[in-house]
Amino acid sequence: MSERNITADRRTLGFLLRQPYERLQREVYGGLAARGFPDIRPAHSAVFRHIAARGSRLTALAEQAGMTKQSMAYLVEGLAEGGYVATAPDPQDGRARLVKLTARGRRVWDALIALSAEAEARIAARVGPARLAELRAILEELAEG
Amino acid sequence: MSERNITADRRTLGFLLRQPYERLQREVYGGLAARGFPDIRPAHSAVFRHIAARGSRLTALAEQAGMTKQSMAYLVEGLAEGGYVATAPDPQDGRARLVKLTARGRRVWDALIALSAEAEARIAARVGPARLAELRAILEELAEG
DNA sequence: CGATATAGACAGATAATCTGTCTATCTGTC
DNA sequence: GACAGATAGACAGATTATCTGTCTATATCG
Repeated sequence: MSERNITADRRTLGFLLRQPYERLQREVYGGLAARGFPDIRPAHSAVFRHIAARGSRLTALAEQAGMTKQSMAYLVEGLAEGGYVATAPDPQDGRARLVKLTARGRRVWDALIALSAEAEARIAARVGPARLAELRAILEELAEG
Repeated sequence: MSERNITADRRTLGFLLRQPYERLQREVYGGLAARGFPDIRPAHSAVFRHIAARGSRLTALAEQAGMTKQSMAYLVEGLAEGGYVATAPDPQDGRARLVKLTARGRRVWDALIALSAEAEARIAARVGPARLAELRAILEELAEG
């Protein structure tokens, strides 16, 4: 390895992807804390991203987020304690409970969208909207393959 | 929020960045496991990325990785148990110890570089080298600002 | 020499995941 | 209608990756 380290010649793509990702997260979840939701953490996005307006089953949320039911149950439990979601029995299936956003949860959902858009607008301001659109296009392309 | 969820209209940039990042990580650390290093986890990259050939201080590694000394000590401890790094007193400073890659650690370092390059080559094969270069360029630009 | 800063070890906490096991409930087949 | 097997999700416990706070040893500066 001589005198070099991994990042000396050329940063790995993983490194380059992680940096803006973590910055976005800091901005969005910092903003959420500033808006009065300090107990919402990045992991909770797994819930907010997929939850349906009528309520979602724990199992469905876990599957959509690509994690175990147990892990999702842990996240939902935290959100329920904070009053962001409430669970109710599923009238269609006695085994299941439906997890649904409360009014407070919907405010977080709105804030998440607004803060994401703001963070993205800041990037557009820095590198130009064309450059950002290009980035989006390549990442969408990558997501498909 | 009507019938939609966050990802319905337009995926957040954070979501788009996370996907390829996690895929890369799976590929690289899966490949590392296949090459006989199953105990090297993504978090260990914080050590491999910055460690100097002559050895690095724990404090320096922690600072470069942007984490606490305690967290870095935990990572280094795991690597030392696996025989990837060894620590020795710093002759220049009696308080300090130098963390250095062993021969086995250098093999991991080499594998990390090779696997990262391979993963990147697979992306180039999928979207074209020009597209990948564009992605890199935008991400480098983002990293500066 | 003494004050202060630094290196890093130790103790303990927390977040975010996992596996494994268990009960309740549903559904399809005989 | 009963029973077998699948599914929903709760409970127990473990692991990984981080943190804060405190402590000792050593260095350095005035």
